[in-house]
Amino acid sequence: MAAEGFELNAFLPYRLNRAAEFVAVRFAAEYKARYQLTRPEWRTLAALGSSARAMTATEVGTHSAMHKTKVSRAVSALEERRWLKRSEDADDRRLEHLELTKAGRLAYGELTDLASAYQAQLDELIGVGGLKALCAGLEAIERAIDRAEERHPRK
Amino acid sequence: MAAEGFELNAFLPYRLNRAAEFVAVRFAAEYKARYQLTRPEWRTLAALGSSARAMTATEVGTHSAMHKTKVSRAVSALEERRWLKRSEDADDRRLEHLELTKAGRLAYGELTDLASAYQAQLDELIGVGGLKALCAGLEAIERAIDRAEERHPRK
DNA sequence: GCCTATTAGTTGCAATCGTAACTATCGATT
DNA sequence: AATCGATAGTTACGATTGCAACTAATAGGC
Repeated sequence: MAAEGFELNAFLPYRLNRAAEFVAVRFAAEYKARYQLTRPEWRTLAALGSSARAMTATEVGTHSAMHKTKVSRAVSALEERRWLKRSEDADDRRLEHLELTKAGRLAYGELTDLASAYQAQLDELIGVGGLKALCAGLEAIERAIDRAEERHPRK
Repeated sequence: MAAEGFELNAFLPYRLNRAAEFVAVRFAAEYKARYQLTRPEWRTLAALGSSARAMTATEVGTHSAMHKTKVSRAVSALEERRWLKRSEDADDRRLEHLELTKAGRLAYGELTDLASAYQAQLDELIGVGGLKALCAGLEAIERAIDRAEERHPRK
């Protein structure tokens, strides 16, 4: 019955969540104060801004691990700000291709400046060794996610 | 201006959140279906169950990186289930010491069995190498968090 | 001993979220 | 070409959240 040897500190969901929440909260406070951006909005902007080509809402959701309703509302909000434009696919009219406008790319540039500065703080806090290990580990998870995504495409 | 070289894939908050969300969602579905537990409730139960001694609500919040109102409501819910009992501190009556009841420890035992099984799946998915790296990286972050916590005690 | 600042925890309320149901479209089968 | 199932995205609505304000208690001047 009770797994006596269970170590919460070795349980990834708990640990990852704690770490993610910790680093996210402070950064969120920054862009919220300066741009009135919500977290899903920033994450959507980031996904689109970092992509060389237009993405669909579903792709944004997969890339950022956000629920599709979150993405949908974030897209609407960004569109109202005129940071993003939609265009429908010629072949499949269910799809919409999402792209940043000029204003959107400008905002993304400013936000990434903030992000870089924040990342630099984190780098210093965590140290080079830890950071390297973390990146390697995250890459392993990301590969695993991609593989899992392929097989069990999620709801 | 725009940090042209910005790599979203090297930006910790985004990456960690994505990974955390991915691994958390599936596990949450399990304990939600079987125990009608919410995420904050499971996290609070986990924090208390893994601790050798009683904790205060604030400590639970720090340990799990949850907002204090989340903790407060989770504690109430667990108390109503009689999985947790509060006792006030003799010296400082603002504090309440939180402990699992016998029923709570039993539930924790069952939940950790689920957790172990899930962790085993993750282990396999991620691979030994990735897992080791991830743990090392998370440890580095956790140390950094503790240090930061000491200096800037958070709201 | 008082006044003020701080801390632990709770709660009202507006904002946000996720589930489920919905619309619209496409693909496959017959 | 009609039907069925699957997929992209939206939305209504109840549940959950977080901010700000609150109560209660402690701690630190003075």
